[in-house]
Amino acid sequence: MDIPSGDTARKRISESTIHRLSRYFRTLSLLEKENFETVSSKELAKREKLTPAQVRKDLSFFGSFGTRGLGYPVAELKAKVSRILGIDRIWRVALVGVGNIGSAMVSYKEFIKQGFHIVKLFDNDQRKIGSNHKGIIVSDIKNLRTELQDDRIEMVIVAVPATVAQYIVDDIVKAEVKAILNFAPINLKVPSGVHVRNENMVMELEYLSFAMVNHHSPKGGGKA
Amino acid sequence: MDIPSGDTARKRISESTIHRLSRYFRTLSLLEKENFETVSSKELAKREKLTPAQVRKDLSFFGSFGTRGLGYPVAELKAKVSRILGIDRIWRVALVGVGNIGSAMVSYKEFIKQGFHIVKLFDNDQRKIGSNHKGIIVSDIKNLRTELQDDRIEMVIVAVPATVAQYIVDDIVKAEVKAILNFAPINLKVPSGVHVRNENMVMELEYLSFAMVNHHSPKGGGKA
DNA sequence: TGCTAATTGTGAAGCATTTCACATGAGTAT
DNA sequence: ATACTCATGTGAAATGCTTCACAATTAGCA
Ligand SMILES: NC(=O)c1ccc[n+]([C@@H]2O[C@H](COP(=O)([O-])OP(=O)(O)OC[C@H]3O[C@@H](n4cnc5c(N)ncnc54)[C@H](O)[C@@H]3O)[C@@H](O)[C@H]2O)c1
Ligand SMILES: NC(=O)c1ccc[n+]([C@@H]2O[C@H](COP(=O)([O-])OP(=O)(O)OC[C@H]3O[C@@H](n4cnc5c(N)ncnc54)[C@H](O)[C@@H]3O)[C@@H](O)[C@H]2O)c1
Repeated sequence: MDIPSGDTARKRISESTIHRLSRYFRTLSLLEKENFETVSSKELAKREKLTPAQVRKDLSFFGSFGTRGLGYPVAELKAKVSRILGIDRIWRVALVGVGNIGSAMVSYKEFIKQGFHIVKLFDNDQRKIGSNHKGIIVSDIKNLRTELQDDRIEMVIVAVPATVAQYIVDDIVKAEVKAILNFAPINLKVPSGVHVRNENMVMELEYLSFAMVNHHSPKGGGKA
Repeated sequence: MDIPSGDTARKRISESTIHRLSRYFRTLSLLEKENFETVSSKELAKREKLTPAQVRKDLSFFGSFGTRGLGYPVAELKAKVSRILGIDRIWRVALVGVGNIGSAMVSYKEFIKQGFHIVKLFDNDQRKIGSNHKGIIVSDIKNLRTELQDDRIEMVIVAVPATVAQYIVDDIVKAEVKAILNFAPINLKVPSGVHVRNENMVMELEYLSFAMVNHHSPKGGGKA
């Protein structure tokens, strides 16, 4: 779904296109640092190992940002893409489960850079509650729902054991949060309208395992 | 690519199919614990939010494992799927970069459970080299290439800063390792025959951001 | 001011993946 | 035995995604 320049006639945008937009954004940031004024679909494609047609088609879903004969203005396109992705703003993010992976995320600088600000932490471990992680005091999980609402949290990262993840998520949903990034290796149930993305490292290792055993190179050369 | 029962006539298997196999494997493990003897494509589909036809088609690429009228034998199918994925064995894995995310991975129990054994750690920080993490002594990055080879490492997890990731990967490639799980947010260059999977959490948050801004529900309901 | 070279934007073609629909086979009960 | 039910396995249809190919447009230059 999106707006091809005006405001009506939304198209359905594929998951792959959205992921490629993220990649374009990252590459455009680099190009900007390298002082490129413009970039062609050919150059962008080369850097991302895609076809120029793919790049142009992806962008064309959202409008026409280029100049024929010249290419795309780097800074401007970057701004447009960030607008499309919704990262031309700050997102207030909470994290539940300040364990191994949770602590790593709190220290992750790329999040802040891209406007994802982790502003609340939750845990149920008495030793962790009240402690300070990167300037944030860990809250008691008991207050999850009310604090998510009071602090107008828009996204939650779930990094608790799989056994409790669904309960936590039920509470997150009650707090009217509509976006969840989940690290627990389970299929979460959420009502429609709530977006869930799963980060599953075991699945990626299994993919590598399959590829090795089968001498496999899938179309597109795999996830980039 | 794979063997549909016999040995010749390999088909090209899509990335999505492989990922779904991982999910079937996880669900079959649960079904086994719940003492199911058999499972239908319908039940499997329900648990994974897929269509029964999708489940049957995925499995049919590799052979016919079910019984008409009955369904699939859980334990047997699980064994078959683990065979297909190549996880009916131990994989020797090394990890480079024992920092925030690297340390988290070393403690991650699911890896061992699925046969991915992290047996070597590397870093360039003098304070970390020689220290003990979960029973593994951190090696000096200087010895990366030789130690990877001497220890017959088959997969490497890369968890170093993006600025040095490519150099590290060049060395990993020289050590003839053919599978890399990369956490650095860059496009790694590797020769063909070397498999790379990227784990990029920022991209997943960006996807959520897009979904929120666009009130988006893509086909399939997103990544499960 | 018109010509050339470059590169976009986009229908249409070409592939790939998913879903449909049904013949087929296996178990069960009478 | 026979009939009945259930659920697989699979061609074929439908849908979705990527690539092609070219008209349209712009910058640069003579
Ligand atoms: N460690 C990894 O590298 C890794 C990688 C991928 C996925 N994961 C997944 O991430 C999740 C966390 O893994 P981890 O290794 O960080 O585990 P962990 O045990 O180190 O951390 C879990 C944290 O959650 C807290 N917790 C437990 N129950 C809670 C509850 N009811 N409410 C609030 N907090 C609660 C614990 O106190 C702990 O701080 C697991 O689901 C795991 O499968 C971990
Ligand atoms: N922290 C996160 O949650 C997170 C999430 C996703 C991706 N990442 C990515 O993972 C990578 C590591 O992130 P981090 O947060 O763990 O950083 P970190 O600084 O905590 O860890 C990096 C580790 O790599 C080591 N290192 C640096 N240069 C090295 C070299 N040349 N050879 C060997 N080791 C070297 C450092 O000593 C350190 O131990 C980064 O690329 C980051 O973008 C991090």
